[in-house]
Amino acid sequence: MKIGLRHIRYFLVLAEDLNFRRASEHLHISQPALTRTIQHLEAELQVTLFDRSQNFVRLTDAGRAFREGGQRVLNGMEATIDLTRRVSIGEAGALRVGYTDFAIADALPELLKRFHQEHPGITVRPHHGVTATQLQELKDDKLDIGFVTGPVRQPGFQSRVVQTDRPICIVPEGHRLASRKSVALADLADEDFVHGPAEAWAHFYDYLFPLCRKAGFQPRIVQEAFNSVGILGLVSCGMGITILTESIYDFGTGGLVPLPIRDVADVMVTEAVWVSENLRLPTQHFVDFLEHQENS
Amino acid sequence: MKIGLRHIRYFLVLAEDLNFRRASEHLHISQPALTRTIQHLEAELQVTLFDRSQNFVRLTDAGRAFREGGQRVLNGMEATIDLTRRVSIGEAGALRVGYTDFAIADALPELLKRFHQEHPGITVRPHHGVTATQLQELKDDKLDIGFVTGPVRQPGFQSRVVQTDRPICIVPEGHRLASRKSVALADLADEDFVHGPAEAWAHFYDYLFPLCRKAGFQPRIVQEAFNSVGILGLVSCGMGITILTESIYDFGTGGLVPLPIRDVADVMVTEAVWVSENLRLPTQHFVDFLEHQENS
DNA sequence: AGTTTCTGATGCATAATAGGTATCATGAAA
DNA sequence: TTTCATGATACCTATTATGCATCAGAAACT
Repeated sequence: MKIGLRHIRYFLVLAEDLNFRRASEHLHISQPALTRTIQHLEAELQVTLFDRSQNFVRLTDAGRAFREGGQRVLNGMEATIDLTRRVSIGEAGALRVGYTDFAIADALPELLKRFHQEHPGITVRPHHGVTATQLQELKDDKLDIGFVTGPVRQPGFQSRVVQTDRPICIVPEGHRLASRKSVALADLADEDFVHGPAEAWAHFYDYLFPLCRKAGFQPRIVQEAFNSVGILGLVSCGMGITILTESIYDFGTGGLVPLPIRDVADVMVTEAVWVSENLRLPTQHFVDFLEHQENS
Repeated sequence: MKIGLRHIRYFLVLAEDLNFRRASEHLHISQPALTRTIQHLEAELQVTLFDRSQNFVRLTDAGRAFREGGQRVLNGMEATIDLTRRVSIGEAGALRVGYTDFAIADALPELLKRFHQEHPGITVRPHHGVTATQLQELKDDKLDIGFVTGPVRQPGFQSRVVQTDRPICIVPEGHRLASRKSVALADLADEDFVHGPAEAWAHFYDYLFPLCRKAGFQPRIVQEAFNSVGILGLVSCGMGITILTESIYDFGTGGLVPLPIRDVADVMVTEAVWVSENLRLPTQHFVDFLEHQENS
């Protein structure tokens, strides 16, 4: 014979009532059924849980220990069933969200905050990563939603623009352009540029380089930093200038001058991306959530 | 139908193997039995736990949630059974120990430390209280062992001496007796005394007053403090002198002078006390432990 | 003192549940 | 195509839980 949850349920009611007949009524079973269930439980444990006589029933020390543990087990069981059900209908669960420096600097925090308000049971797990990494992780089912530099037009993905940024030129204090109110892209043709590594920042370059080509030059990149914070650091050291977005610039630590670029109309888009099929429920909820964000 | 531990056990093995046949072999049941148990579990939860096809079986998100919770429930069950068994044989449990200021100041800490080494599963719960309180709590089964000022000779109790203290006289610095090396009891006949309230300290008075009477005086108590720390505080303020034990004096905060009393041979005993019958197992263990302490 | 009325325990028959064997349907590999 | 492995189903059996009737002992009332 094996101890089951039934034994615990019966035991706990009896431990409460300390009376076999009343407990059996609360359990909607007959008194002999309760008596024997408790006997089986005690036999299996090889422990006397109740001191009984015709006049009184009371817990032994071991019975008290079993009551505490049994209560915990039952609570845990109930919580597990509830959680499982809520996960199955998408009320609970985890959502793995990838983000770039550009996304985390602007739209993402507010978006995740609102999502959490609408779906408090879903835990958001943020994963930092550049666009290419995120797209691969989406394919490998390591990620549910990516926030990447767009536009993404690969088959198998769906996406939605969540953020648009105008590029700005960032120069160190004392730079020859630092006193300007704005610059034209062609003004930067002869400058040294600081940027991220080519592979990781490919999607940003896809946006930036065509603009420069139209302006008649190819940026000369003299320094590569690991991320946007590093880029800003190198710029403020006077290693060169860079082109980033306003939101990223806000993370700079000083010693920097932002310059609008007046002849660039194209914006850099950040998109939420997800794989087209077999969405997990939390992902589906997030996609639905994104849809009705268009009003705001 | 109700979910039982059986369902969880089967589920967890299947979640491990992800193969009905192999899992059924590990469980020493037939494959159809496992199939149906999982079906029942899913039906009861109204949740699909496994994606199945002829080629693969894999957990759903809900299945993963259930696996975590189920594992916790099973672990909790096992721990509960184990603890209950250990409580029933006295390997685990709680021991409610009462103590006086005199006991805690000397023998008790070392004694409890050794007891804990011999019975690591038993949790000692200390309760401070004067002798009379402890004896009442022992009767009411609020306490398992009391450490009280003896001798205790009431029926229904058993006791064992664990500590003997010689009384010392404590006077404030600058007192007329402060420069003595020792005093005789009769020297104190005309002093003001500071002591604890009569009801609570009855057992200490039972020891002290007869000694004074033999020396030809009745102590004049001018101040009552709540406990021994308070007594020492009032003495150091110059409110009077007191008679306590050396171990208690060590807790004083300074400004005090201890004086041996040279003509008192009787010691004040502190005893461990317990009720004579129906000892709980941890109590029995402690009593046995006390017995073989006599060597030390 | 006798009777009623509680208590928990037990014997026996029945109902509910779990399990085993044989077999089916389906998809992948040979 | 055949073979093999998978999980699902049908049918019967074994195990376990339950209810009913009843017992035995103690307490409370008459």
